[in-house]
Amino acid sequence: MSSLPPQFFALDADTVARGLLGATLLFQGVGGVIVETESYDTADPASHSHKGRTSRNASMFGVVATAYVYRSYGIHWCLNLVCGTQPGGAVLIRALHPTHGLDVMATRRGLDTERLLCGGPGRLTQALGISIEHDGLPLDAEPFQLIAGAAPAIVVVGPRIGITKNAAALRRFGIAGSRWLSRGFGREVSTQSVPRYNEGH
DNA sequence: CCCGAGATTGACT
DNA sequence: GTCAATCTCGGGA
Repeated sequence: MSSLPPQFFALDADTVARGLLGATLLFQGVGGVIVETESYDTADPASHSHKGRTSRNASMFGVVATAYVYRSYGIHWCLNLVCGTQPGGAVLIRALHPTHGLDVMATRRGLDTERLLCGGPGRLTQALGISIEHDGLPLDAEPFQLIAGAAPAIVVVGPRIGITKNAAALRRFGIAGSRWLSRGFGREVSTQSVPRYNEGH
C-alpha cells in the first residue's frame, strides 16, 4: 500500500485527473476507489479560479496536495484536490467505488441504494462526511488518506457535467465500464493509459 | 442593493 | 421529462 507522491500533484490538472483513477480515497477510514474526475485550471473559463481569487476559492490558490471544498448550489459540498503546474488548478472528485465503511456511508446517505452512495460529487462528500471544515487540509495526513492502486486498463474521456462555459472541453475522465460512474460517457472513448503513479499495491 | 447563474440532487408529473 | 432547495459570486441599478 503506497501513498501518492506529493510531486504527482505538481503535474498539470489533466494528468492528475487521469492518474487519480484507480487510487483509493479515504476520509476517516471511509471511502473507496476513485472512478471519475474532472480537471480545472485558471486558463479554463469553467474553473472557479478563472477570474481570480475569492474567499470561496482561496484554497485553489494554495499549495498542491490539499483539499478545495466548496458549496455547490447552496446545498451540497464538492471535493477537489488542488494540483497543477501553476496556482489555481484542481481536480473535482465526481465518483467513488465504495469499498470502506459502507454502513457508515449508508447511514449518512439515508439508506440509499448502494450505487448512489458515492456516485456524484455531492453524494460522495455526504457519504464521507466532508464539508467546508475540511477545506485546505493536506491530503497526505489524517483525516485524509490517498492510496495508489491498479491503473485502469481503459480511461474514458468526455465533456464535463453541468457546465456551460468551455463546455466542449474533454476534461472529464472515468474508468471504462465502471458501474460506479455518476453518469455514462457516451462514445468518447480513449484508450490512453494513465501515468505511472498507479502501480498495483 | 438586487438579482440571476451556478462544477447538484431528489422529488415529482 | 420538470422543478425547487439555498449559498456565493459578479454584474448592473
